[in-house]
Amino acid sequence: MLLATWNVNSVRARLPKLLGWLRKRRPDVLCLQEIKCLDEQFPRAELEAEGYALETFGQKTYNGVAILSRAPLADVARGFPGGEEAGARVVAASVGGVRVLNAYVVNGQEVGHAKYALKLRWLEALAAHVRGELARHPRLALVGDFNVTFDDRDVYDPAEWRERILCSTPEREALGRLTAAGLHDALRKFTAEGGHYTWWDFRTRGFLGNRGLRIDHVLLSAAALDGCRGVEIDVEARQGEAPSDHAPVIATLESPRLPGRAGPG
DNA sequence: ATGGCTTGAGTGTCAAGA
Repeated sequence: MLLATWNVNSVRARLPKLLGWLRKRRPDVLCLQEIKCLDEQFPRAELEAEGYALETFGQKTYNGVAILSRAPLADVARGFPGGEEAGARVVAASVGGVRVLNAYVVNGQEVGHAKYALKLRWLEALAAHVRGELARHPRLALVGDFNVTFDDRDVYDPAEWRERILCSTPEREALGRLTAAGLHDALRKFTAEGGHYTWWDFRTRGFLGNRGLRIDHVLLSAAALDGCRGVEIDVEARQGEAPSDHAPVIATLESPRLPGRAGPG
């Protein structure tokens, strides 16, 4: 199963690009963040025509998340307890034996801002929610735009970004408490090297010099990580006409072994 | 350089992103 996550930065502005990308990469599940529209404004028909079932949790103008899937989505949940004050940022569903949580984490604006305090508070509530979900679903994936780098390997210029928003120690500790709940940074199963980025600033034309950050992540439970065969950041999608400022991240997950089907041995 | 660029809202110019 190909499980992808992409902050599209407006699903309506990105629709031609999104349709082209879906036809090219054919993910089984795609989690979108920053759809920036109400549920009734979501381009449902166009995406269903590509063979996807979908569930949205939108709001006017800002935020908003959606899950697309080639297989039916079950047990859909919009939002989570304690996450209400920050808007439409989490949608979850079960598909292919995996519990998928799609998150758009609060940006925080700058260290010390009221929105920064909200970000830290919101991440704590999410961690508590994830602990409960993990207890019910051994195979779990928490994916999305976390707006936090794990460490300086995820930052093109650590000196410039030192203790700034997306890189501050309290944010990284909050992300650490999320993974301490029982999740693993899937990319780090395959490489310890820095320089793998998922976001580049429009304003500084950061993509041209690969001045980026890795803030979009695929976090997997131990059981899901065991079946993870690769993680790719699709940098090509950040190029071309009218791209999002984020690149998609695609994880390859093996289907779970079914009981009683161990095979010849 | 409190900027640079992009989107949504709404038709002039601001909020928000990260």
